[in-house]
Amino acid sequence: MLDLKFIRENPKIVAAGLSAKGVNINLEQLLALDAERRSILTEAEELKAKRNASNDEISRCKKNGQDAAGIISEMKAISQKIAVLDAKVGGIAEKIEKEMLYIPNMPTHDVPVSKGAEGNKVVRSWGEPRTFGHKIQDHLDLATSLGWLSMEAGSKITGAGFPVYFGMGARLERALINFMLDMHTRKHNYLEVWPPSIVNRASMRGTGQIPKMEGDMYRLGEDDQGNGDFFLIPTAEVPVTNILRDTTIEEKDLPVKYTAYTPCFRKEAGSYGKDTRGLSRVHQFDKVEMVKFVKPEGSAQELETLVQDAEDVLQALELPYRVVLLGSGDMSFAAAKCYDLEVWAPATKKWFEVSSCSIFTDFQARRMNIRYRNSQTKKLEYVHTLNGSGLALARIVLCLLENFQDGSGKVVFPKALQPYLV
RNA sequence: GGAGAGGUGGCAGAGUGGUCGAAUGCGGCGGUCUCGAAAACCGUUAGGCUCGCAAGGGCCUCAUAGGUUCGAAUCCUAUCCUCUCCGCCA
Repeated sequence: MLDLKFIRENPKIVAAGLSAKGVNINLEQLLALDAERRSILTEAEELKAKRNASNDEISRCKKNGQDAAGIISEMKAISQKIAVLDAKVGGIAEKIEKEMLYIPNMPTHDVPVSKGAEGNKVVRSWGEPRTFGHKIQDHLDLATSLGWLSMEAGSKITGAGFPVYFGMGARLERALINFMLDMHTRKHNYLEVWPPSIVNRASMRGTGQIPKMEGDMYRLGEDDQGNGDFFLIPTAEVPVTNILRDTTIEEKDLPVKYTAYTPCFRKEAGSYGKDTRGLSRVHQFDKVEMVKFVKPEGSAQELETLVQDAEDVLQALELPYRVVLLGSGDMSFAAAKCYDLEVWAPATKKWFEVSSCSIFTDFQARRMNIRYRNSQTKKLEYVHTLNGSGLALARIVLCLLENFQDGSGKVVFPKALQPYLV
């Protein structure tokens, strides 16, 4: 969420940011509502001040045994007037808040402005895309023939896009999760967290998946009041970031760094036919996520180290990858700046996004009310939040299978992973 | 799922209709004392919104949402959450 005061004072900057993100919001109308709200609010508050003064007077009269009937009847009328004005203000405020939830975060200055993915820039790459002297199979054929994976079994028990892993395929999932968690906790100093995979509406709203992307989420339960209903998490970002919702963090405790493994559930309606073969786009997958809460100053650098933490995993897995800075039009709703890590899959002949590392500046923190006391200003200020995949499993499995096959239908996994596969 | 107790400031904990945004203690911050520290003592210490160039005003908030009343932390209703006990259960 943006600061309404910021929008009021910088409508041009906000309009530019909206257009960079490709979002159409009627700012004039929003600001007109805001002005109307404040004007009625002032009127109501003046009456309330009057009422408070009169209440003191009534109290005094009663104590002295004097008659206060005159003032009381006068106050009755004023209270009614206040109720009318309060209702008006409440109605307008509700409209404003609703609209505010649809305003995306502003991109930072170093993000290329673009309509969509065409503005993305490869900022660096690591490793050489592998060449093979033998014929290679794509991950689906390979894993299926090895008996490690069955898309059919998953579609029978659930539906399309729910893989079932067997034997070494299943073990590989478990190995990757342990390997990544070990690296982030031991080498990168994240605190391991094991959160719920089902969250409530407030949590989804906090990180920004809702209201805009509600259609992409699996929802559980019925509700008519907007509460009490639950969602399957699309990413560990949701439960892990919401751990600190409505809290004030001690400045000395920043940065807070969490890492968590969770399954992830995504409906992604409308994505049919696009990169859907095998493990490239599935409705349930596993992921190890990193989440950071940091002070605003220096937060840009925190994104760089976050990306490095994710790159560290790829390098240990010996997977050639490139780092892509997303253009404004390709970034998610809440992100201010985002890097994707893409790994080359030599059989499918595509770069696969296996990590997305973003900084949300104070956008999520404002939605979630996560603050810290700035020792310089002595004020409570919003923290900055960041998160990144470290990494997303189904696609990493895809990339490992396609990169590490030996031509005889076997797979020789990278050294770093082998202790976990014993 | 059933029964009970309870939700007040960073924490603990008073407060049952009228100077209560809230006693007191702890903690935090500033100071006195000290070579320094501890102790002691003194002072200070919620957040949000809004008006104003500013100085400084005003309004709101005692889980949440309604209600009663001239007036609600205090009374009523609903919801949520926490704890204890019972039941069920991997």
